[in-house]
Amino acid sequence: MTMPSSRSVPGRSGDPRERIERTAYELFSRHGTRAIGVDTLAGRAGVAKMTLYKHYRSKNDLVLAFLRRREELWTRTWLQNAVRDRSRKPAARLLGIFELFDSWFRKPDYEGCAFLKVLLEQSDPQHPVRTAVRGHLQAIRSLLVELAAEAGARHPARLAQQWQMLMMGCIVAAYAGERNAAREARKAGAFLLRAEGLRA
Amino acid sequence: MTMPSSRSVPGRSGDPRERIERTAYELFSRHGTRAIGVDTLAGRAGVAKMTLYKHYRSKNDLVLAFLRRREELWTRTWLQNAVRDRSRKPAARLLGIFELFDSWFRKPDYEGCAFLKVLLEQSDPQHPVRTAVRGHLQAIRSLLVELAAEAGARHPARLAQQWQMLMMGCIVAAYAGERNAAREARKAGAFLLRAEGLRA
DNA sequence: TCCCGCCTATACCGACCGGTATAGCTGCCT
DNA sequence: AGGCAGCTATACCGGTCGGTATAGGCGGGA
Repeated sequence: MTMPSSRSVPGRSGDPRERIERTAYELFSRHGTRAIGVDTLAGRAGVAKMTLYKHYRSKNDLVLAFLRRREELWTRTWLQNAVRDRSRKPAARLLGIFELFDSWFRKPDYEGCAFLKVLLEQSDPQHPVRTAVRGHLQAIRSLLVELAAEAGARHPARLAQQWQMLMMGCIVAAYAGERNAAREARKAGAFLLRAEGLRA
Repeated sequence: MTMPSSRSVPGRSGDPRERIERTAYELFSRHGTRAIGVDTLAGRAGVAKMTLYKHYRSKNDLVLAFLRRREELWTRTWLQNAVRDRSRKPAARLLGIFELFDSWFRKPDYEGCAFLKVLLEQSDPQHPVRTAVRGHLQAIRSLLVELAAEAGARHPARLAQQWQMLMMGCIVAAYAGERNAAREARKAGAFLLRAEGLRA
């Protein structure tokens, strides 16, 4: 009589490594990486500290793994898919980002953007974590460039850069308590589209 | 024979309290508040730790004092004055913000916005530090509303909100290494002005 | 049945965290 | 001359930091 793949751990399911990553995702996303120690992390994951260091050489490696998971869950699964499902017209898809953000910002437990939190935590521009964040922001940019090109923008790269600034700006504004940030960003975005000769 | 007001401390000048605040400004601005401990701070300021706690009840109080100083030096002395000197036409003053940002971002030791750093460090929305940052962002907003109104915007509050999102977005983008962020933000801003029926 | 691989538990390391206690020095005011 | 206020230096507090060492438990495979 063997259970498929679960060690008798109350509540949490999955193998230890998965529990660690899931817990890191929750805690790092909300509080940043500086505020969460490895003891706290292992404790909340219901895992021995040594197990954590069996799977990751250092806390820094775990942070990098966390950022990869964030791209997988937030950028690819959430943002990318939701935007593609929301509309078939590329210009509307760009605007749809802010509609998606609007419901995101209104969640009572809205916790901001983990990429930006981790980015601002690191003062050394050469730090591997900050370098990694730059890469993840670039992945989002690529998605935006693609959408801008599909929409027929005259300067897809430029529109994508401006769009991303607007996205980051309203994410931060929402974190500062401005709950209608996404709606205003959407209006601003609509003007940018018109300037590119597009209409939603 | 009495010196005006200098205790024999090599290099650094000014009374201890001033030295503490100046050092806190430098270190907190660059590294954030979590990354800098009180021992480091007192050491760099050339001041005994006890002197620090004579002037501030806790590190938190010092952080709040730092934020006040940031508003005084960055918002009022730097941003506000530079924008008013740069042009006489309010619409051009709004755009001038991004011209100012452009040279700011290109400084080799560009360290981003302390308000945003400190804001994202705090996960508890009720924390006094996060509340204080909201107030300081509001001060910047007031300046923007004033400029938008002087420029004759149809909706000064809305334009100011969008403008501030653009400002924060390009500050973060520049921190991520996008050195031309201000120029692109300026272009986006120009479109927003046109949408409000204004021209620079 | 025995072993091995994975995990747990616990204790420890030196360093640093924010904050405090104590004692002594220095310079100005009267 | 005396005293007091402001500052310095040092040591200490309990707690947490990232990271390690050690010993033992438990389950699956041969």
